[in-house]
Amino acid sequence: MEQKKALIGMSGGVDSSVAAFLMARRGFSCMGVTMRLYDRDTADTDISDARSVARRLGFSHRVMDFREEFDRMVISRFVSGYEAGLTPNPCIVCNRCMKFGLLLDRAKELGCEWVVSGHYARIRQSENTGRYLLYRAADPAKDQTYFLANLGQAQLSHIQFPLGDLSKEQVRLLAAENGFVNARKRDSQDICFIPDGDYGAFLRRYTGRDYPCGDYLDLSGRVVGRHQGAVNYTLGQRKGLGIALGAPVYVCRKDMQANTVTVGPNEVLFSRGLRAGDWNWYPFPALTEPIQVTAKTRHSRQEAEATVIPLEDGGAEVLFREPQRAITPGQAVVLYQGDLVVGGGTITEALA
RNA sequence: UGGGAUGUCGCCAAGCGGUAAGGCACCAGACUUUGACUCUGGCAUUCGUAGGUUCGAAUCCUGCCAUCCCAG
Repeated sequence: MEQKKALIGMSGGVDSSVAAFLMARRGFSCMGVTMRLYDRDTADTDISDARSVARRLGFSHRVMDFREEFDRMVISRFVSGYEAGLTPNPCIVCNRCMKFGLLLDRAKELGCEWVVSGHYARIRQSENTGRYLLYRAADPAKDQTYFLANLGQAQLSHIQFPLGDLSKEQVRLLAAENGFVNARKRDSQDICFIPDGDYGAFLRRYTGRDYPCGDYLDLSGRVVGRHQGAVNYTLGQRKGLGIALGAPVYVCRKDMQANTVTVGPNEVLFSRGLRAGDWNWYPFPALTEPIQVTAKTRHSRQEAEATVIPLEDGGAEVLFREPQRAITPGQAVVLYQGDLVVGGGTITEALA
């Protein structure tokens, strides 16, 4: 039988390195690819780390330059999202368009059946429907399904996540056992193309625009201070507002037209539901009737019980049993039934 | 210019003779492959200022300065 070929997306980190190791051990013919997505200082280190691991495992490694595409599909969307008053989630777009979009296309061109990454999630094919289903990772602390809820069947059917059954400890152990240079490398975090975490400064640099200061309003519309540009704030944010009103206040509303940011107490941030679009469903092609799920509106938080109701326009409403805090347009809502990822969408509005 | 009031950390604010609470903000960590939330830690040798009384004052007395209010 011919050996199946797999393209391993290697970031230079531990996870993708161990994913590569596992695929090689399973007998796949592997090739490592590091995507060059944007200009940064550590690019050379990451590439050489990935190359070192690939060499150690005995397969080829190459770099693919996707800077132009990454800029167009991820960064510019991120920027325009913020300018439109949303709080975009670039990681989800990157997974859909880059890692399992562009890279998957290249894999096929190179004769690879599989694209492999170091994500913590599991894929299984349904015996009943034949559909490819996404499941939570075995290690709940590392589960990354929130960022993977927008992959279509055509994508999922060619993806392998070898780390889905492992814990982070096991992964690091495997990396150490194999003498990988990055066995102790720090986990990635923050938006990759904004290493210092200052996305406001990034927006200014990227667009060359100045986002003018404006008024902070309280819930009654009174001016209570000056903000540094509405683009710098997201719903539910407390830190960095720079105003002392005696009690903590959080961003409750943004009006990009008026350039105002409304602040108020934590309690007013809760809403019973949301409306979302741009849906992707795993167990079925489209939602046709209400379903019970657990849902989360942000990563690293326990999901909450909810009912999902399909809308005429292809969108859906998610109604929570308990009100949820700071539901934010632009962010993803991801639905679960047990360990199964039912689907995910992009929040368009919070319902009162 | 008369009369009154107030001046304690960036903001608010305890203290009322015994050697500077607290909240907010801010900073630093932790958490986190998004933005956030959260958690932990830090944050006035000094109380508008200059003197005085006292063993000892932010707290009492006096001058000055500043701000606010009412009269003009």
